[in-house]
Amino acid sequence: MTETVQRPTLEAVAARAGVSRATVSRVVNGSDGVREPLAERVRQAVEELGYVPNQAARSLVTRRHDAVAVIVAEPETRVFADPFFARQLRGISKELTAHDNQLVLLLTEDRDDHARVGRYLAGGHVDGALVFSLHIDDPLPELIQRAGLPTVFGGRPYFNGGRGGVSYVDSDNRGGARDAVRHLLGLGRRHVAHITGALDQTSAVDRHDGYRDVMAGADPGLVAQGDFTPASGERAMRELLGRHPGLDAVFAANDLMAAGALRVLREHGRRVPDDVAVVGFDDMPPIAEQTEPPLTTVRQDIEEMGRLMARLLLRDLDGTGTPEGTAGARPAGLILPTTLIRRSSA
Amino acid sequence: MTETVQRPTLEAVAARAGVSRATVSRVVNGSDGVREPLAERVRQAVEELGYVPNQAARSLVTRRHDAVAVIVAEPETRVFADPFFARQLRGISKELTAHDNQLVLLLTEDRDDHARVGRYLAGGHVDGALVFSLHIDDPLPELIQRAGLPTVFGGRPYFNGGRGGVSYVDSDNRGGARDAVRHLLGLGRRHVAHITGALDQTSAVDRHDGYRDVMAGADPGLVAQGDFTPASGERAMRELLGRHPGLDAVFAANDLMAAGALRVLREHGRRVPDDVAVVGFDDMPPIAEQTEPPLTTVRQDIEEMGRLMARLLLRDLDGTGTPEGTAGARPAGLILPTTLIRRSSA
DNA sequence: CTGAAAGCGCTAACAG
DNA sequence: CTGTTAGCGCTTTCAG
Repeated sequence: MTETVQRPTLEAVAARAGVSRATVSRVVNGSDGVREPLAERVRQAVEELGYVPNQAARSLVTRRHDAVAVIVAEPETRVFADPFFARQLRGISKELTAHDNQLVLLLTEDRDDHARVGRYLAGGHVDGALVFSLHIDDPLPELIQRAGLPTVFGGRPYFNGGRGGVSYVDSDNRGGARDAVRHLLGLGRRHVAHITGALDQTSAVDRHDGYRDVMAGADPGLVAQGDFTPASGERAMRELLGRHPGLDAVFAANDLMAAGALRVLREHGRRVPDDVAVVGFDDMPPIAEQTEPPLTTVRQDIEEMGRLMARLLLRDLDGTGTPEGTAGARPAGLILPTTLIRRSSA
Repeated sequence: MTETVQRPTLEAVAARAGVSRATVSRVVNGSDGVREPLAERVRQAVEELGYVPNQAARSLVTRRHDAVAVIVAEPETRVFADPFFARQLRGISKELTAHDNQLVLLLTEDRDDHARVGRYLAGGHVDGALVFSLHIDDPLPELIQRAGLPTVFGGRPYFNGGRGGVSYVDSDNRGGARDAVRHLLGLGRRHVAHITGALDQTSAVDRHDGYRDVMAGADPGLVAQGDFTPASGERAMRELLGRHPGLDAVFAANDLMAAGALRVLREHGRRVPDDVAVVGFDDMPPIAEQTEPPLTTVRQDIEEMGRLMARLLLRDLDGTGTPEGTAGARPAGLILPTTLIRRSSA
């Protein structure tokens, strides 16, 4: 039987350097107050022994974990059909590792998982949580908030959490939608329709609001409801064409639906952008560039969003332990700008 | 200043239940050997106090973490352009949480990150690692393997790790490719071309090999090199058309490239599938169904792949601590079957 | 500025 | 079957 490799402990390093454990600890943790001759000797011993601190032991006393949970609720929808998730995660990961924090990923499937997540969060394994609250009726966000762990949401959550509100980072969905519609108007289009996303997500609601900001007073029949899937985009487009054969522009709440709309438009012999101009939202890499014609769309910097979420949380954690639940003192929502990307569809 | 909520300890539960800490520990950990009257009293105390064990303290003594690292090397390529990553992660997550293990995600960007990952792994924060080794020259896999942590790879790694080889899970890339080409042949096509993926990834190599298995002796000019991106698919298709104007079928190593090929074919006035039949690989959700015409492709069960990776690793970990490095005694590679999905392009 | 000592909360022998 | 007793490896007062 192979002898398990015994990892060196603080004790071992101390012995080798001829100092006490306390001194080694100080050097390892960068707390000043160890004079140069000694410090160097310790560093050498650490090097020679290949010493790596035992996190468990450290956490036990510091009550810090240098780890944050990333919780993604995914009722089988979008999340896994598109590459957003990965982008966001990358942004988060970069920021976290830059600050020596670990990323613990919690994916929730159904309601049963909520209990598990709640327990995990309450279990004090992580210092904070980053949460993607996708649906309006999702009980998870509130549940987490109540767990008393510093939390930052991705996307504006539906509830605002009382005192001071919750921290979140979101794209400027409303502003982006306004830009899209104005662009269409600027092209001289008069009958601009809108295909909404799933209205139980704030992103869809906000994009719809943006459309209405610009199209105040327009025929409500110019709006058809979708749910962010390509199929719903096709369905909505047919509906719209039925009600308003004369429409000359469509703003879809995401690229997937815009792609569906494009197909239906072609099917009905409408030329894009000549007869009908189309604008999407997201600038989803493999989609927007590959449609026929390539899609004009509203881009959001999804990776930056992740990065900011992490930064916000880390700042919260740094604050010498803001007594849990007092997070509201800080500016709560961070809204990232969007950019209109012009391709050929509008 | 809000008093930090003091989480109850084993001690507290013991006191409340009027038993010793050891007894509580036994009940909490499900080790039998506590008679019913007592056990129930303990459970109640746990409930009343809302006791949750402190993982750090537990790990300190058990040397177990019930956590595994998932390491994804992504030199800015595919990984984040497609939804695979998320799928795989979901499979892993499901299996892991079913066994009460946490998922620590490590994303590596460049070589600098390797050191960090190495340190983390050596730091003994996790019990094992799941690694996606994407590129042939990636030093990471070997580095990890040497860290002596039980490891399972996603996708056949390029090196085989010596004694007994490494554990990995992969799709039957070669078999899937053979099926694709045979399908084309079965359609009566005679001049079947192939667009390869990035040949520094084993998946691309294996698909290419599968093509050659069936097309042994075919004109090498029927093969054009791509790199899994849509642009490379277009380029390769042009090349192919230039060299072999008479080709009547194309097997592309992934759907993204197939989509690119489709566009070039249309541009050149070739009808699909009438003039040229096209088959892709992956069955990437938003792509394969949305192309014009919808793509016939080889599907791999990516989520299952993730699940199996986790299962394999967990089995390794359960083995009452297989002395690190002895993992080779087990069957090393697990190959998942693929399915040909027929749509309209072939 | 450095060392000694006291735990952090839990599990795992070992007794009883 | 249950309780007692040692630590796991580290940080952190508190003395010196």
